[in-house]
Amino acid sequence: MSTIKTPIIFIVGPSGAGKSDAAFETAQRLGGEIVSCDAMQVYREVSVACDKPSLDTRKKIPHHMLDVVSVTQEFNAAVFRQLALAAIMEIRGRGKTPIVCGGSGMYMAFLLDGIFEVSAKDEGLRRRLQEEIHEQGTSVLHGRLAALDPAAAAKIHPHDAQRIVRGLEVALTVGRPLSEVQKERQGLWGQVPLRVFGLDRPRKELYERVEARVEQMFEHGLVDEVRALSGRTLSRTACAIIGIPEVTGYLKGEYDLARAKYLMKLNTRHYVKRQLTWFRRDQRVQWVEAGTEMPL
RNA sequence: GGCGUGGUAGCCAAGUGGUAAGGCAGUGGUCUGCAAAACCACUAUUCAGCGGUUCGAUUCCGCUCCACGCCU
Repeated sequence: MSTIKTPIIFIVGPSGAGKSDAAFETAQRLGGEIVSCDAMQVYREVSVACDKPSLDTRKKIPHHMLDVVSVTQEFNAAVFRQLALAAIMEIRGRGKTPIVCGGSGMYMAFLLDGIFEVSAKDEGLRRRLQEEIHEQGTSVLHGRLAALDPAAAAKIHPHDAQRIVRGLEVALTVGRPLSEVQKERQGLWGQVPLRVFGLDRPRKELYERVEARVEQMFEHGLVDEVRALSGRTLSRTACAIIGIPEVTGYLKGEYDLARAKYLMKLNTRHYVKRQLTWFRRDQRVQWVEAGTEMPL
């Protein structure tokens, strides 16, 4: 299958750096196709809030991993990995260059490093653990994890309910330490030729761009988009899209439009900051100042 | 002009004669099936300014400046 030497190009980085434009240009230059690496653009019914590429853009260059599920469905990094991997391989199979573009750090990591297959998500067990956390507190459950998998517990803060639950879920279903199981992963890194570019620009600029984009979203019908969702039961993951809770609060009359915008800008800035710490620590990322051409 | 109240970090704000709570913002970080999530850490040599009382003042007194309110 891989007699084709087409490298895979990754373009990652914080929101507002200009990844989409860079990916589009790169795709045109190399005759490539874009694979979105974004945890929220997968939702069919949301476009404005997650800054999805325009239909016009999508007509010119094929985009994958957009609109793959409904907002009523849960989504996660493992599902993403499976679908995105299939798309990447399919594109390479046709002799074209896959350009993976997006700001979801963990999704990128799952593609690059793989995951361990032994412990899938277990809804029932997870719900039970969450109840226990609610009743007994995080520290008690953290203690239980420490007994089952000391190495994993040592790395998880006793307040971090989310990770304690997952740690316990793995420990109880696999019966082997997470640290050991993690060695069995196999991802794209080291298997196929690929380059990882991180797009960056000064923090102040990033914040300015992202805040201007929030204003634009309102001009482009964000409120209507969110209103259209109001009758439906959104999955927990879809609820996290920046813009949905903020605008919903406004629609319910909890605060005014200015407040909704303020909250969206604030949450986006926080998000940008977290993206930066994620990508900064990955030594494989080759940083490129926004505006300059990809050093292919 | 007179009287009153108040001036504590970028913002909100507690506070005491004994050496500055907390929240927000900001910054740094963690991250392996919710990740646009969750979690952690750091952040005022200084309390409008100048004098005074005191062993010691952000806290008490005086004056100045500023803000707000009321009166004229």
